[in-house]
Amino acid sequence: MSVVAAIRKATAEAIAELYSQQLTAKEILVNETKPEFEGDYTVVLFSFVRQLKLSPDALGKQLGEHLLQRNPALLSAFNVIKGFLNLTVSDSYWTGFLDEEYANPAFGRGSRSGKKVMVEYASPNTNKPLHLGHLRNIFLGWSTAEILKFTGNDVVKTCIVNDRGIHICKSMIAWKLFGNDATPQGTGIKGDHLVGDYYVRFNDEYKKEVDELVYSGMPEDEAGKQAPIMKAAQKMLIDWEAGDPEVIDLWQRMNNWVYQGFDETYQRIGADFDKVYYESNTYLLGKGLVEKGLQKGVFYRKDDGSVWIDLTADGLDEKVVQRRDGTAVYITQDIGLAEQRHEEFGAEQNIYVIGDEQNYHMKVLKLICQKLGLPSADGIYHLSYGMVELPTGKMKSREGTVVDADDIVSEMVNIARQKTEELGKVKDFSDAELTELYDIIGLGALKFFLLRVDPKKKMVFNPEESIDFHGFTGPFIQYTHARIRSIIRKVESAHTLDLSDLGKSAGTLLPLEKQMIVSLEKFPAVAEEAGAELNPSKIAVYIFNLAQVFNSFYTAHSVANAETEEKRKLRLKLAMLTVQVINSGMAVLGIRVPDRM
RNA sequence: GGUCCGGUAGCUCAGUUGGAUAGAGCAACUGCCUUCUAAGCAGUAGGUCAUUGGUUCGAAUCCAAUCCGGAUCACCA
Repeated sequence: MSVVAAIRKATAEAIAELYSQQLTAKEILVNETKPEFEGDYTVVLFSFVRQLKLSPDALGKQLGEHLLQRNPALLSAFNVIKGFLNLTVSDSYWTGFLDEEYANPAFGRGSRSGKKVMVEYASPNTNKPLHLGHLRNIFLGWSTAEILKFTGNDVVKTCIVNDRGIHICKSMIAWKLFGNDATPQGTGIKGDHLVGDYYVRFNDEYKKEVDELVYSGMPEDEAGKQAPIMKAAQKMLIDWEAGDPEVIDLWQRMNNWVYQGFDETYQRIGADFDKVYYESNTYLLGKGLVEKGLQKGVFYRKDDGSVWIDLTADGLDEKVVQRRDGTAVYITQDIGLAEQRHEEFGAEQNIYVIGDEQNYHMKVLKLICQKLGLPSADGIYHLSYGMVELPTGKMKSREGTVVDADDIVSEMVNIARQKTEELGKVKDFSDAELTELYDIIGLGALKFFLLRVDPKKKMVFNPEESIDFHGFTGPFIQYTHARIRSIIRKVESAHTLDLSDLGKSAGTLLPLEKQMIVSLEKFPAVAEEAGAELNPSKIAVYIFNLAQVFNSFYTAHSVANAETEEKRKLRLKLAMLTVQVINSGMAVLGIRVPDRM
């Protein structure tokens, strides 16, 4: 049990014994004591002052004395200031905690609950390469999945690839017209980039054709429809749906280029999936459900044959679920996929990592599934995240301001190399070790940058300034880790290690020693909270604070040259547990930590 | 226009779900490398928590209105 939970429980018991009032632990507010006051944790008394009919002062005194008397192992002192009961946790409790956990690699990990969770993330289109927005999605989804594993859930990572539709046909047409049989192998261009280049080419040609038509006197919207290249793309989509072997063949060929490119990127950034779905296989799903919905009266058919659902009673609009021509729309596929995945995994919770521009869509999806009575419906959760924007606003492919994923990764790794070389601390590293180190630092900086912000908020990326390596950053934490490893190495080589339980003389904790332990002890609760809220930034912020406290501690107190043997043992254990927590915390963020840098 | 999200230091963000004098990082300024790695530490300065009203012992946090910014409201995905 965490210290806070123990204090809550003890307080509830004390109030029950003293005043015969039954309170749940949740009703008792326990905060960390502000640094300007004496104590470690503070019970806020105002909420029960009224129902107990006591002055805050009298209540605090009675409660404090009772708590101290009944919990001698936990608490050592108290004081009351204006309705705040400040409690000091005994040093021996803290050192006991440290003895128990310093070498426990599973510290913070939740016990396995057996709860099944599915996380769908990444979900790219196959007509262009990944960009910075995808990276936020991928890091967020991957990390959320890992946090959920860490807190005891069984997690399946999935991805739905949008591999069909007009957008890929655009790339295909442009390639056919202007590609001269260019291949990734022949050109040396990564497959996803090559296909993306032809998507851009399509838009250029399209714009040119529209301009010409407008110039010759056609109205603009008509020109948009009549442009030959657009008509060709539309025809291609029809041919694709009809199964034209030549079109299917090209489609497969170009998609495979893209997949190879994506796989390379995924591997580089450490993304992985347990199961990948392709929309070309799922886009017909959900048609049976339309029938079912009509029978149940959830859907209705209009005169022209299209099928609708009326959500106006729920404050939303009317939505099409099947076109006039009988084909499924986007949302219908999603309903079908939700059903299929439920049959496959039977997950209790289905988390969709999708940008916040689809908030409305996801709301509608969940509502329709609920109205259809699908068993997966209540478990649908939209993990909505904000867009990554530039200081000038949104990234626009037309203006060439899209930050490419591969580019930003290699740029970060390059900066890592440059900074490492400037500092010159790892001159004895082999080339392979250096390459690995640059990857660790560069990717660490990028991932931390994207994960440290609350997912639901939009965020700004300034390509001019590049991502920092100082302060609230991945490298700061990695650096702290490397320094701690260095301490441990030094102590190990200079002293015979005595890791027996800490004695009383270690038990008079200096303020920074205590601050370290208090901070470490919070880790399980933080992991739990991050999992419950599906919010990796909680971990990022916590690990940064921990590293910061360690750095202050490190500057003020020596481990290797501690004042006494007992202090050295204490600080060594402190260092060891800090390494554990940094490792675990960064691991669920997908960030590796080096032993030296 | 309807719905939803956001507005906290010059910039980028926290703020433990209503608690004590609102915190970090960057940028600026002052110090600290013969002692475990200075990608660090200590310090200074920087605030009408968008605005106004309300709820109560107590509000950045809850409610209402207003202002500003964004998303969305397709037989696209």
